[in-house]
Amino acid sequence: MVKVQSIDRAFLLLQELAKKSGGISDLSRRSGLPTSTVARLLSALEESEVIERIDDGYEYKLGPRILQMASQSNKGENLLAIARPHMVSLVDQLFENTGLSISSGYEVQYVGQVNCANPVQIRDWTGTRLPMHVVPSGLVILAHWPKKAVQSFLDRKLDRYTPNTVVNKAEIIKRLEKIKEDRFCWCLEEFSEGINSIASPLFAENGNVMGALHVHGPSYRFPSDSMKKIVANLLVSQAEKMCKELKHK
Amino acid sequence: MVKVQSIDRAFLLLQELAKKSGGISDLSRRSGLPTSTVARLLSALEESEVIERIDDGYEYKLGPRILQMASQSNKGENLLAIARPHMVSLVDQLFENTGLSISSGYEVQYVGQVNCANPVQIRDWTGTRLPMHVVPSGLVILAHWPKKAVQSFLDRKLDRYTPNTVVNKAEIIKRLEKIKEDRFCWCLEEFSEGINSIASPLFAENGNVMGALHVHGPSYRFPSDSMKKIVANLLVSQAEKMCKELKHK
DNA sequence: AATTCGTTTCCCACTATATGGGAAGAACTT
DNA sequence: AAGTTCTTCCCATATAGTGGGAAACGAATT
Repeated sequence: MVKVQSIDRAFLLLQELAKKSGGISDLSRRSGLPTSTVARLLSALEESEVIERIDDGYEYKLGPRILQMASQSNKGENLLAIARPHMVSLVDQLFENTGLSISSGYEVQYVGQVNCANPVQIRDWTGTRLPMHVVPSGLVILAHWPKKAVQSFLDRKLDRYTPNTVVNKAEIIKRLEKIKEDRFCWCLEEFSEGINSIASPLFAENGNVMGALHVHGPSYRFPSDSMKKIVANLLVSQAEKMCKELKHK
Repeated sequence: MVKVQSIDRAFLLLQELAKKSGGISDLSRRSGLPTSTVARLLSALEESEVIERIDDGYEYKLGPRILQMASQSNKGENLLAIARPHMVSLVDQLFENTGLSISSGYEVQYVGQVNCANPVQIRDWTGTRLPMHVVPSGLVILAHWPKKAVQSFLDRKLDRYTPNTVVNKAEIIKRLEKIKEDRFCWCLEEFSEGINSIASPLFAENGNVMGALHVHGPSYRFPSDSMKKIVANLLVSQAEKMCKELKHK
């Protein structure tokens, strides 16, 4: 795989800017690149209208071009935009954080989250990527992949994240079958101790899984025994609603 | 302003990909760049996880990284996501297309649109940029700028788009005062003959205007005399609602 | 199976192009 | 007004990007 230095660096800077806006020397420190190089790259990015200055000053931030590209990236419709009301509704009903992830290679990428009011809550995972077998979002995606694809997923080293992580291949395959029927998957402290979560798949127009909606909370309170079934039902039906919306848009 | 060739070209390709996914030679034709160059650039972009292959094949599309950056571009909250339900609600009430734009320099950039069911409708402007004085979205933004900024905006050549376009500076200043009071602005065929539209401003947490919500339709039916006031009221109150949501998020 | 067409991928010599140190100039701070 | 911390500019250097062309690959056709 080929690299192009300036492009690599450009996106390194964009990534930094996504975290937090800043000036040239600030970004130079954060990224470890020489100031003059940062100055040139930022200037080029500004030229392309990907970033812009805050109040015409010396600080840069991501520009509208990013939003525009994002809004066109899924057949002109923005996944995040469609997802958000559904996520808000889930948070209102379940009082735990809700997230959105999409599949990317053999990993899930978290692209959005809506938080609950409770001061004790799971941190925002937006931007992180995780292997599919350690999170329910990943497992529900896998469950709807063709057998061959699943096979090649499993033909690699599967990392263990906690004592609960399932890394046994036969076990995973069996689990996936159940998930495909259920349309949801619980993971109890399989990715990180103290976190439980549940996910339900999202399908694109063509019928392929594209991502997942999930709800997660601290394991001491989520899910309470009495709520387990209710949570699953709510999540699944919300995800289904969202898919319908995705279809005729 | 400095340019960096590879970055320029990278975003040229991304822009093409945003329009439509495609393979190397396809993009080479569309962009006018040599195939080997396109291959290298795409490979670098893939490496940076900005684009990815469709079904592991030879076609590329924008990847999740774009979405992720977009979702973090406005203080971790996605403008499009918050806006969408409000836009949908307006469409449901007014039966005309609704759009979202943000300010960028001396121009407005259209970043989102929700369409009505009516077969006769305004085309999707998403992605285009227009000078502020020819569209109501731009005018409502200008109206909330500091005087000095407005002055330097006006100290440039103002293009006329239709016979109705207002390019007289004194006239514009007077108009802006009215708009600031009203919180909305109608433009009747000032940008394009056959299109009427109305916009209301959106404010960021710090109180600055960041963009606008607008509704537009074919001039033969929109706005009907009886609806003019109602439309304005609905739009303004929806925009205000959305601003509140933007604030405590 | 064999041929063709349209891909992508690889290679490599070339020099255009990005690089980064340092100086000069602008902005804030004290 | 002097000091500090920025951004911007310049320029010699060689690295890193470039693009032509060949090879490899895949799909489609006969």
